[in-house]
Amino acid sequence: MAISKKSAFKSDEIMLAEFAKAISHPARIAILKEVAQRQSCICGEIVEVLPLAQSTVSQHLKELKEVGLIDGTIDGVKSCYCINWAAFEKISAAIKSFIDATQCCKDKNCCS
Amino acid sequence: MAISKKSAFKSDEIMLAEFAKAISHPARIAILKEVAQRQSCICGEIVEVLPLAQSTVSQHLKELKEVGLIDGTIDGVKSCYCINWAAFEKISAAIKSFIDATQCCKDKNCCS
DNA sequence: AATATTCATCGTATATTTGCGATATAAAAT
DNA sequence: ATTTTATATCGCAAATATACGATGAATATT
Repeated sequence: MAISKKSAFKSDEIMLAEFAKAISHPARIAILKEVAQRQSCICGEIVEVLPLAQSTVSQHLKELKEVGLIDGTIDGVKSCYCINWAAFEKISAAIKSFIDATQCCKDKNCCS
Repeated sequence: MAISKKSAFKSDEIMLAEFAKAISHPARIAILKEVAQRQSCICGEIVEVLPLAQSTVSQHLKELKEVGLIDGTIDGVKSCYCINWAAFEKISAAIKSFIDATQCCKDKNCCS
């Protein structure tokens, strides 16, 4: 791809794009759902639900962790993943604000 | 990646992931903003605003078109891109519903 | 008719993502 | 102490994404 031009954009656009990328794979959406719904959210149980190998799930979990959407604490042998609600809310606010800002234009006679 | 496992997931998760992928690049976010705000939304003007070559912008426009987020009509020499509001609303509703459904779990004692 | 303009598409290079098996690590169970 | 269990990480292969120049197609201008 030669050199990435992503950094040439506005920081809020970059941030939004990064979050969107985090949920741009059905596996990560499914993982977020599972982690949010479970009382105890252990990686192994997620693996059972998903049609993916354990190493692949672990990798998706890592990506979600890197964007800050989930926290993972190692609790003895098992690890416990949880939604980071502060990050989740920050990020969903950014998305909603993008959606709302775009929809504001709807009533203008753009391209009518 | 060997073979994509995406189709092994639920259709609403796939749909959401596809939209997220569509806005997972700052260039496409910037394009959506421009197209929404402009009265006349011609590709050339978008190219002037973005730090990308014309062919690259055209490619991003194509991707947005493929997910259905924008419509493009060829109008003589120039082409006119517009937000497909029906698709945009369907998609933003899906996102908001995902966010809200996830946040519902916030008060449960998941992982305390 | 020749040229210029606008945009799409093709080909190509490189980067990133996805997926998995194999292996590593570390605690728990035997 | 050895084995089992749960998870992370490494290394590889294949797929996709990103970016651009070159070229093509189609209309507008001269």
